[in-house]
Amino acid sequence: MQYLTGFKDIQAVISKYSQTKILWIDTEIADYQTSKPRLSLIQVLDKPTQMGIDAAETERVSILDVLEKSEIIDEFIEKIIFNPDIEKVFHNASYDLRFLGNRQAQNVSCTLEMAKSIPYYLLPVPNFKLETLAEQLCHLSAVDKTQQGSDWGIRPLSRKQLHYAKMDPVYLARVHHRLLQLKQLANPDPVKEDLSALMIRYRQLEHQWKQIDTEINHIKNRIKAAMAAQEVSETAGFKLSSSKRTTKKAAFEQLAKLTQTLGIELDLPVTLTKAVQKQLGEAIEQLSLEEEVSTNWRLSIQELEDEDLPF
DNA sequence: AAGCCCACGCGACAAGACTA
DNA sequence: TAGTCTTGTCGCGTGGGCTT
Repeated sequence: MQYLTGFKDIQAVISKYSQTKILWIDTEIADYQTSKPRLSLIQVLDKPTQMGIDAAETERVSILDVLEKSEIIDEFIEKIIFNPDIEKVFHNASYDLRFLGNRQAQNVSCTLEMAKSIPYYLLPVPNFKLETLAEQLCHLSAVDKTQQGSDWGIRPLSRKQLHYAKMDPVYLARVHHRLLQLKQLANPDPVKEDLSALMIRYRQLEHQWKQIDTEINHIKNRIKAAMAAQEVSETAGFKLSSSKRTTKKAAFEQLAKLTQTLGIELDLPVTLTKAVQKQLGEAIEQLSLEEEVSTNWRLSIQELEDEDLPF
């Protein structure tokens, strides 16, 4: 790890990184709970090794101390964040980007978004914190998050803080690597799919799924009814709440007249249902219609006879 | 605490398939 | 032909997760 505080050193490293294809980046923010949060550190990792958290990998991390160095931050944003040729990987990118150029950022990947897009059965984790993904997806143990909320505005930073700061991009890169694998698994080419294998798998799951699905809905409804009947609104993670909504409706003719007399512009499309179309008849030609054709593919699945069950 | 983003539940609809 | 079933969509509000 190199911990850089000097302008020249940081500039040199920025210019080095501006030549790479992909960077794994994390930040630490001071005074995050106030209205004036300050960017404290930018941690950057390039080209991590594939296997193991070895010294070589963690030593690659650069920690850029940018507290109160807005010119340097701007330079980082200009040369790295706005550069579309460099892929920048963050966990929860929208948070870090608030301090790094916001929406103007180019070529950004977010491991949080990636993780959320993968179906639960492929990534069965209780949440998508970086810590959890590092531990459960990459089997890294002893992920220490105790420094996360520490004071990043003080100097000098403690050894613990710097250690924490350098580990995050390492975890990030490992998580990112595994997520790319899962993403491939989750997005097979439809042309190359093994249809019969898929259908067998479907039949295998169908039976179990029906049992579980019906039971879970049944239990939900019973809990709902029981909580209502016993006047329990909250218990052990179950909360019963009700909400009201009012929908207002008016006769179309009345609405049309009213808006005309009041001169209110109501420019909204009205769906002409089959019934309305029929009532209009030929007169429909007088309207300038906006037609939308969509094709929906429907999968209908026949019940299997008992003897055909593949299990 | 702040800000962003998304999943979820829900009601209301639409419309094709099916059925008597 | 009318009614039912199934599937899908939409908007809206809520609630929760993620980062420091």
